[in-house]
Amino acid sequence: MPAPKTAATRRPKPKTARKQAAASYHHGDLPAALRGAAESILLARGAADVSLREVARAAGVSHAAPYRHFASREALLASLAAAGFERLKATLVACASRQPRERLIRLGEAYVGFAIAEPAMFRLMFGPELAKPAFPELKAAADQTLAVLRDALVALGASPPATGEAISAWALVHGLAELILDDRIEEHAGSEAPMLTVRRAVEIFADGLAARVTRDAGKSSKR
Amino acid sequence: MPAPKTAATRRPKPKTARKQAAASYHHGDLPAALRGAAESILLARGAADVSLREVARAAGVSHAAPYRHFASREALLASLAAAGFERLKATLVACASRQPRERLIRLGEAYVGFAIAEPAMFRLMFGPELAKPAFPELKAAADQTLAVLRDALVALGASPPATGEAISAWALVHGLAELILDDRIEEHAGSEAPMLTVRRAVEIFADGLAARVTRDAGKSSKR
DNA sequence: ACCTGAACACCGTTCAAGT
DNA sequence: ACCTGAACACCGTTCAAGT
Repeated sequence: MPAPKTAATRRPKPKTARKQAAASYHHGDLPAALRGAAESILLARGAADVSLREVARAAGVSHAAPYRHFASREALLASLAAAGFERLKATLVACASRQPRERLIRLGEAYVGFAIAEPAMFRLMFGPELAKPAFPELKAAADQTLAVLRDALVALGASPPATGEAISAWALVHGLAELILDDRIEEHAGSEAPMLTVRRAVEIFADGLAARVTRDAGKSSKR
Repeated sequence: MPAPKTAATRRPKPKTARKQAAASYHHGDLPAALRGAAESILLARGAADVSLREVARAAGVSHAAPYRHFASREALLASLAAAGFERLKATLVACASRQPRERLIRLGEAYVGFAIAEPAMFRLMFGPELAKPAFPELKAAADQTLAVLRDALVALGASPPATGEAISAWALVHGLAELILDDRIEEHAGSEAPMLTVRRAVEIFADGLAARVTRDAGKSSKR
């Protein structure tokens, strides 16, 4: 007796949307149900534990059914990652501040905060489990992250398009997020909260950028 | 007919060490043979494709034999990652320069260079496939990376122990390495070589650190 | 002490067949 | 149009049994 285990675990929308999609997904939204089941496994146990067969069981369909809607296990995960990028972008866009320097710090904190709030999702979005060249949507979504950072850096005085500076700033906060998720910071930072480490790191970077801007301005006005 | 495929692919040490370990590993070094087979699959096809059964086939033993020497598939991968950290550490320690600033840049380039030279290994070392809390040796190895960077930063004028600065510098170069491996830099940096991006990023960071050092010195001397 | 063979409980993916 | 069931070729891990 194999026992379906998780099959009876989820019962969403107990009252809404029950035209004729009661016990069969024949007219229900199977793609959404599969994404939902996959995401709940992702958040609870990580990307490696998301199997198409378990997802199908959780959605109450046969293990072959997902292939009507997703080309592969990887395609389903890519669909989750794309949604994750959307959420990350929304979080970053919402970071406003009158002082450009403070805005950059807030952006860094928001980026790292997203990674801390959803570590499995963050790792899926940036980790090696997804062969990203096959999913151009993911690259496009990541580019929007870069665009937000670039705007913030131009506001800080970097000369447009400021792509190099934006990449560096992105690398800094991305690296901080990775190191924090790997628990490589708390041990070393003493009792200092991770977000304070982020703030200090971005401050150093902003100072360096300011020094560069001042120097370039001096150079161009003296010559 | 399943065909052993990779079983006949590798034939190392054709002349040395053939006391009595010719066709049977009974007296050979099976752990080393397993590590070797696993590493060659890792480099060629990534960590996800390293299966214990294929590794066993490549080493010419039954699929249960590896369990005499490694507790699990993950333990074998952790053993590879530990070796990778050793190589990374050796690379960093070899980065010397009379100017502290140039040394920090060299360290960053070496770190990113390691990631570019061995992307699958780098991702294994820092990615989510290994549950690192279970392998303290990996954390210890990573700490040595931090120690090298901290020394370089103290030489640059950061006040000892300079842990916060070291973490920030680590995050910066680590993030650059990750973004480069994900091809998120070449598209944006134009024709600029990745290493030039690294140099510029570390320069900005070093400038910010210098500004901070100067400011702190001024504050303590004026009060 | 070290390795094998069979067994168990899983996978991803494909495909004919059902409704 | 959408889903099922059986099938194929794999996995990791365990364990009695062999030498």
